[in-house]
Amino acid sequence: MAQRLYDTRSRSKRTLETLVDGEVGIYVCGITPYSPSHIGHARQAIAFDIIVRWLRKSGLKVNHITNFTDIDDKIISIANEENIDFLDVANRNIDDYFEVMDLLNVIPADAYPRVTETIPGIIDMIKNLIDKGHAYSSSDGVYFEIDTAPEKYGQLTGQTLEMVREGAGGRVSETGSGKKNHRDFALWKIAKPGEPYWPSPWGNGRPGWHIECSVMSLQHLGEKFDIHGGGSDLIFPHHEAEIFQSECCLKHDPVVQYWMHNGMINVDGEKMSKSLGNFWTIRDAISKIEPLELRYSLINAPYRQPVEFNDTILQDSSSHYHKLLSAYGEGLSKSGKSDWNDLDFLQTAELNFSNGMDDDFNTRVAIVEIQSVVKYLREKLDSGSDKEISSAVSWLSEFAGNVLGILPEDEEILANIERIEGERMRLQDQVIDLLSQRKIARQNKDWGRADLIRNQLNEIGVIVEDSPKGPVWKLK
RNA sequence: GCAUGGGUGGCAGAGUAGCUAUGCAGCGGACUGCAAAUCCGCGGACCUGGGUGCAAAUCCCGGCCUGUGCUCCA
Repeated sequence: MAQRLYDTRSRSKRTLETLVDGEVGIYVCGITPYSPSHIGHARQAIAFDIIVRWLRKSGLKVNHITNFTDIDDKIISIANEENIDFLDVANRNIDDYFEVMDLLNVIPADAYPRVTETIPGIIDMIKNLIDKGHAYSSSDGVYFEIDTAPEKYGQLTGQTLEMVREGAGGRVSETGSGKKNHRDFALWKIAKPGEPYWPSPWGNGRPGWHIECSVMSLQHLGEKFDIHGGGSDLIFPHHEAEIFQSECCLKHDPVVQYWMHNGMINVDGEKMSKSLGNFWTIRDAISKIEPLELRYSLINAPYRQPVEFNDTILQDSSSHYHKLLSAYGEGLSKSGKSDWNDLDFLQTAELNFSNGMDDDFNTRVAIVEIQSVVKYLREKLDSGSDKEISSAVSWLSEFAGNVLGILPEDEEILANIERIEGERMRLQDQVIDLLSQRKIARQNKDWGRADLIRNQLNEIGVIVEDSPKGPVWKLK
């Protein structure tokens, strides 16, 4: 089955046909590092991480670029408040980003270009746009003139320039800037006193918000490239602006073949935002749950849908995540791994999984298959062969582990099991002694004493479960 | 107002024409002194009004509700 993906521009699912056979270039708008990363960043990074993993698994050579917009008004304002250099603000948040993304098992992009390292290219593109008559210089900066390319308006949002003009009313005069038209947007902003700046033909200043992505995608992926991704809140104005800049500069239409946008995170039905106070940083979240549980919960809905984030959701994903992990760990330590291709059940599961992922990366469908294989594995752990167990483990390792990225490394899982085993050995004599005392109490129907002993065991970290075959104990 | 998504069981959330979604929660059962774990089973949904079809949650039209964007935002 061919890969299909939803393209924002055409508002439909399209079959992926790459510009170069067997290769795909993907540029994903990254963060503006003015604060520690929040779970919206995590959702985006994880969504595109899985998209990239799947494209690679499908045999494509993927070149994945994600940028940092490491200079902007908020960064400057925070730097001023703290009386430090703006780059210190950006760098500490970028460091934070890399740390949490690593915890979330996000495979790094192939390159992370930054605005502050792209200034010459940005100046070149602005010059080019001025030369071609699409931009003009004014008292406070350089602006892109939208009226020079009205046909490019609204390609992603569906709005036409006329609609916006009508809605704009008399606001043009209220802009108070050197813009000719209020819809024009800044390519270069002249620095105010105290602001960081780079020299340019138009005066000392810094890039406008949108131009950097046009330049960095050009530098890393070329004049035309396959996929451009980002959060759905970037569709307007950021990605619309990129279309103006790139297409007017490069004279290709389209520059971007497919636009992909991930949905936002909702908390109690509303978009997560600082102003509403329903804001979670990634570190907030992973102080309460494990990073991979968070990852799991963020792919519970397909990437384009808004995803709910609340305690119930977390409990739900936490529950299944631990079922997955314990079945996998048990199977791995018991039987290892082996090829699954000769087992019909697992072949069917693979087919369903792949069909789901090929259909616009539907991780929800993929998770249903994971759940069904976990169920299968648990059944086989009870009454199956080594071959069936190792095959199921192998299957999960590939699809839950390598593709969805929701399993820790095998070494880590085995080390953890070993650690628990060690702990069991240490407690063994004590536990056996207490359990035999409890057995006697139970035989005498002295439930009070039996429960007392169970509580004692609980205090040393041991949970007793009375199975039909006798008591089973495990560590908390 | 304009644009663009969405309205599925207690919750989350697939599914775009005919076949049990799935998970969590709930209920019943096995097991059990109780608890826990595991397993088995059960119930319960397709916003509303029309239309097309042998057949619609699924397609078409209207209505209502709702998210998001139209300013910085993943």
